[in-house]
Amino acid sequence: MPPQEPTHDHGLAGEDLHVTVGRRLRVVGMRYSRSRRVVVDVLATAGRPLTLPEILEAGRPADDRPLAQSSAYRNVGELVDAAVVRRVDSGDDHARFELHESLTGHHHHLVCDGCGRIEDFEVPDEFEARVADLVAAVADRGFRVDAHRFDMVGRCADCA
Amino acid sequence: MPPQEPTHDHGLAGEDLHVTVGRRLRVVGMRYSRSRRVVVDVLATAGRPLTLPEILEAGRPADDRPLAQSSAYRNVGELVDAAVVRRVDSGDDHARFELHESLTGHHHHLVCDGCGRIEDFEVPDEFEARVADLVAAVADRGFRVDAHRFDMVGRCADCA
DNA sequence: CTTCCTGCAAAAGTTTTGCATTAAC
DNA sequence: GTTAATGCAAAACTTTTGCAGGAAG
Repeated sequence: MPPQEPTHDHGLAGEDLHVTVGRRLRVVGMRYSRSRRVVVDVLATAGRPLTLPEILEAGRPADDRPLAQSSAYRNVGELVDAAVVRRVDSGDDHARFELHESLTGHHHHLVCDGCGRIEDFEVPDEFEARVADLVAAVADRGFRVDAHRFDMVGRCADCA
Repeated sequence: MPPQEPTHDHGLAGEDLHVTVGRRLRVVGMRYSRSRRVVVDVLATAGRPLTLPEILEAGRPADDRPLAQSSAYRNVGELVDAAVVRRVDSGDDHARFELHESLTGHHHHLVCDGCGRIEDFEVPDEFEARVADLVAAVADRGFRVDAHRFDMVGRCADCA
C-alpha cells in the first residue's frame, strides 16, 4: 500500500467523534475517562486496525501519563461492548481493533501477509447489494446475519 | 444453522485426502507422521473450523495414544506452512483451523456470535466473479491479492 | 459525595521451546 | 541407519482479575 490518506472520509472528525462517543458511553452508563479518550484518539489517528501493543505504544506520548496495560485491555473490551470499537482479526498472532463502523463508515480490509498491516478500502454499492442478496439467502437457512466481513489477503506494495 | 451435510462435497474424500496430503508434505521434506495424520483426520471429519482445544479433544479417541499438546500446536503450524491447513479467525478468543481450500474447495463462513461455531457456505459463481473485479481494482493500487475472505457474522438458528 | 475507573501486581491462560527418545522413511 | 518428529516440562507471552486509591459526574 502506498501511504494513503490519513483517515476515513466517511467518518466523524476530531471533536465530533468525542462528542458522539461520549454520548454513546453515557447511554450505557459508562464514563468517558482519560484513558478511554486516549484509546479512541489513537484508533482515530491511526486510521487502520491496531494491535493492543500498538495502541499502548501509540498512547504513550499522547498524554502526560502512559496508558496502563490492564486499563488498555479493559477499555478496549468495554468499548467493543459499547459499539465504539470493533475487533478485527488479522490472521497473525494479535487481534486488532478499529473504531466501530458506525463512526467510520462501512469498509473492508486489505491484509498484508508480509508485514501484517491492514488497510481499509471501500467497495462499490453494487457489490454491497450482492452481499445483501447473500444475506437474504442464508436467512432462509435459519441464520440471521448481523454483519459481514470481506477481506483481501495478499502482499502490499512494500512487501511484494 | 440446521444440522447440515456432514462434509464438503467439493473436497477429497478419505484415502485420497491422505495420499494428497502425504505427497504435498513429501515435496517440502516433511514426514506424514501419525499425529499429523490425526490432525488432518480430525479436521476432515469435523467439516468446519476447529480451535486447538477442539482438535486435541477430537484427536484423543482417534487413536490409541492422545495427541500431545505441543505436537498439536507444532503440527498445525507446520501444516499451515505446507498449505494443508488454513487458519480461520473466529472473532472470539481462539483461532480456528480447517483443511486448506485446495483440499476442500473454495467456500466462505457463517460465524455465530452466540456459540462461536463456524459453518461453511458457498456462494454463486456470479458473486465470485464480482470479487475478481475487486481484486483487479486493488491490484491497481499496488496490492497483490492472493486470497479473500468473506464471512457473515450473526446468530445461528440455535442461538437466535 | 458516590460510583466507576485506574494502576499495580498477581493469577490464569495460551503458545513456544529445549532436549532426550521415538518413529519415518 | 539417518534425520525429522514427538512428548515432556519449563519458559515466554498474552490476557484477566482483585483491590486500594483516584477521578468523573
